[in-house]
This record gives sequence, structure tokens and C-alpha cells, in this order.
Amino acid sequence: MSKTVHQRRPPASVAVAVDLVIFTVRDGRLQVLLIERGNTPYRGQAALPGGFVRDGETLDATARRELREETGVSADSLHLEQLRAYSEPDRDPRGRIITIAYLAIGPDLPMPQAGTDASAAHWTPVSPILDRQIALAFDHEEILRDGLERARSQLEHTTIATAFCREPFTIADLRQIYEAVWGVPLDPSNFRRKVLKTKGFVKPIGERRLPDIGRPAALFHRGLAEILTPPLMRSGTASISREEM
Amino acid sequence: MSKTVHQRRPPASVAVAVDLVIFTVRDGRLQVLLIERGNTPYRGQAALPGGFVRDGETLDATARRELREETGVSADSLHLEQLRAYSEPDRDPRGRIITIAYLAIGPDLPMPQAGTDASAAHWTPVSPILDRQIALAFDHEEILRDGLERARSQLEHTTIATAFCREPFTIADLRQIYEAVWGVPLDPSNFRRKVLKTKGFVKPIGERRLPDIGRPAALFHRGLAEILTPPLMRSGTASISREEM
DNA sequence: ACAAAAGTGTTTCAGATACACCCATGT
DNA sequence: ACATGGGTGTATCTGAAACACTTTTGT
Repeated sequence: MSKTVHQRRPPASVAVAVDLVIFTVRDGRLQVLLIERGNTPYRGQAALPGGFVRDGETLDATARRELREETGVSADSLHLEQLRAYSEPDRDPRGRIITIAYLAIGPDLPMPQAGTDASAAHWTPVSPILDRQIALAFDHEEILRDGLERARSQLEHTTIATAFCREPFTIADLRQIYEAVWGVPLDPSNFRRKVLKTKGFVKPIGERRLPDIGRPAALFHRGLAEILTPPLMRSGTASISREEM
Repeated sequence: MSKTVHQRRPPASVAVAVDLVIFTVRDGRLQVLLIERGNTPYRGQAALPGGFVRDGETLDATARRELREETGVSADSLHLEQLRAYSEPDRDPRGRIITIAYLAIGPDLPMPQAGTDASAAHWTPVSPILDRQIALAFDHEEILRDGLERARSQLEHTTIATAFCREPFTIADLRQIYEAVWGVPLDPSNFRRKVLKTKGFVKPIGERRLPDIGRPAALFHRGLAEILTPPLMRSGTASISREEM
């Protein structure tokens, strides 16, 4: 009768979790929020913050809740987007746990806060993790790499770079975000032109910031645009994956 | 003792499913594979093919298995990538079901095959769905829209367009894929130059195809490259999301 | 006066676009 | 011969990149 055989089979229930890749730029370096695990497995090792989905809760709500619990900051002021699901059956020794990773981006936050869950959290530069000098629990290194690649890509095509900045910010602040996340130096004058030419990227507020040294810089707020057209390319002539012929 | 409170709470088990957005180009139009639902809810209505994850199975494996069951074609020859998770608590009247959507792309396949699950499946042009002339079950219209946007984006940045073509193919075949998915006409001469200039996109096989009318066209296989550098842009000067100032 | 960073102007060059034109085939 | 689509050549224009140069502050 029914042709949809796949619907008849009783669904296997699995535990579903959310893990967060929370990025910020501190001291000119890209950093990620990690917690030190208090329980087995991977006790004492660094891991991405996360937790299980609750009944009646969307994954976005889980991510926002965990973000608040881990950082003490409401997610309203942060950029939050879904990365993807990780489902290797043996990715967690405790059993079958599928996790949906989220990418969160915010300005250099006042962290951690004692007396909250966030007290186990700490900002860690991303480079030593990529270089395997710091090991992460579970498959969190892979998730981190995917999150970094997403963040780098989003800098090209969207205005999320402003989510890294505390308002108001200068064009140089914004440029340093790109330099930290992409890991390449950018020409200040050309960068400035590209940002100002893109309508809706930033909005001048008519004030200036006095630096310790040098000429005062104009201050800006985020604009309303979310998509960069045209994209702000990282290294115009990159390499292709493979050759042939 | 433990600071990771979120790990202590017993995980709520939920049913996890995979839904597939399977695209192809037939008759110069983008089409999607839909099944007619045999059971409630949404009995008799069109829906994306999909099914529940089984024990010990990755989501990719679930997607490949469903693809094989629904289309009778092994997923080896198809492009398959994860889209994202959909988790609204009331998205399925039967209960809490989180679904992870996948995007699949293949050439115009011999479908459907009688005597298999695929007999309930049929190719449907995408346009009338977007125009709300055909309603899909559950939140599948949203999933379809997201899949389409991903496919359009991937055409810009990767070589998946070749996954729509049966080998060998001509440059014009490839161009018609872009025109069908993006919904815009492209200049044949400039398109040809861009494709041939991108090393690893296509590989000439030195033969020609005789069309019903006109000059024979050179035939190609897929190249080894997967990333297009530089991207093949759709409409150089698009519009931004909002204005201001 | 000098250092340092912000901001402007200008030259150069690569690539996209538009379109004229030639080529190879069937009828 | 002509229609049709494949394929090439080329003039023009836009925008990115590089970098010289000017401006505005603190010391």
C-alpha cells in the first residue's frame, strides 16, 4: 500500500547536542572560547562549549542558551549561525551523540565571569590549535577548522566583520579584523575605499577617536547591509585545488 | 566540582531524519525529485524524499541510502553535500523530529523505476513550487528554497555544474546548466572562455558531437578541480539587501 | 620638527562585457 | 545557398592593486 517504506521503520532516537565555535579578536589575534572539561571523557582537556537540546527547543534556542550560560552575554548582540551536523557514530565515547555546530562571533568580551558557568571558559588563540600544539576533545578540532573556514568565507561575502567590533569602531579596527581572521596584511588605503564604497557596510557618526599617537580616526556604526556586493576578496589570485592535462 | 553543568543534564532523545533536495536539469529547466506521500500526515501531498537515521549510521550514509532507495542510483556518481538542520519543535505533527537536509545533484536520470521505492517519485519543475502553485508537505518548501540558494551559490564557487551533466558533455551543455539554475541567459562566447581558462574545470577528450543542426561541438569530461578561482560570478553588479544614510 | 597613523590621488594592469565575425555542419 | 549553433577576435570599460603623497594629531 504505502510506497514510502522509509517512513514505516520506527525512528532510532539519538541524543542531539549543540557545540559552539565562538570567535573574537583580542590583541590582534583570532581567539576561540574553550572550556576545560570537568568530567570524563577527555577530563581536563579543552573543548568547545556546548550542551544537549531540550524538549521543545529549537537548535538556535539551544545555541543561544548555551552562549548565555557559557559567556554570560545575551546572544542578541552576537552573530550566530548554524555550521553543520557531525554524526560519526563513535565521535563521543559515551554513546551515539549527533552534534550540530554553531558559529558565534562577537567583540572582545569581558570574560570569564566568576561565579557562573563561564568561570571554566577562557579565550585561546586559534593558531596553536591549528598547529596541533593544543589538542581538543572529541572531534572539536575538525569543527573548529570548519568554523574558521566559514568565518573566513563570510568575511568575503557578508558584513559579519562588524560583529567582531565594539561600536563605534574605526576603519582600521575593521581592517584588523580581516587581517587577524585571514592572516594576511591588507593595504589600508584600498581597504578603506572598498568599505566606504559598499553602501550599507558602515555608517559614519561624525565623531573621531584620538589614538595614543597619530591622526584621529573617523568613527562608524554598523550599516544595515548584510551581503557584500561585490564580495571583498581575499587574495585576488589564489591557487586552484589541483592541476591536470 | 564539575563546572560543565550542561553535560550533567540527561540528554533528551529525539528522532533524527534526513531529507534530500535532489536536483537535475531536464528540458532546460531545473527540476527536483519529489515523492507523493502515502501516509498521514500530508497524505497525497508532494514531499522531499527522506527517512530516519539508523543505528551506527552517519548522516551521510543515511543520505546515500535514501538516495539509492528513492532513485535506484548509487550515490557514487552524484554530488552530495549537507545543507543544514531544521529543528522547529512543531515542524512535524507526529512529534519531535529534527531533520538534516542534504543537497544532491545529478544528471538527467532514468527515473522512476517501477517495482522500487522510486515508483512513487517524480521529477517536478522547481518554478511552480517557488510560485506557490504546488505546496510541499512539512517545511519542505523552505528546505527546497535553501537548497536552491546553495546550488546557485555553489555554481559560482565550485565545479558542481559538471555533476548535472552526463559525460561527455559540451560547453553549451554546461552553460545551459548555469542558465537553468540561475535563471539568466549567459553570453556563450564569454562563458566558454571563462570555463576553458579555469584550469581543471573541464578536460577535452578530442571528440565531437554532431547536433541535429549546426556545427559539431567539442566534448569534455569533468576536470579534477573542485574550487573555481576566480569564481564564476552571476551578474557582476547585483543589488545589496538594504540602503541607508 | 618629527613620528605615526589617517586619508586622498594617481597610475597601471587584469579581467569582464559586448559584440562583430568566422567556422562547420545538415537541409 | 542558407540556417544554426560552435567558436574566435577585439575594443571598451570597470575595478583592484600598488604606492606616492597630504593631513592631523601627540611629543
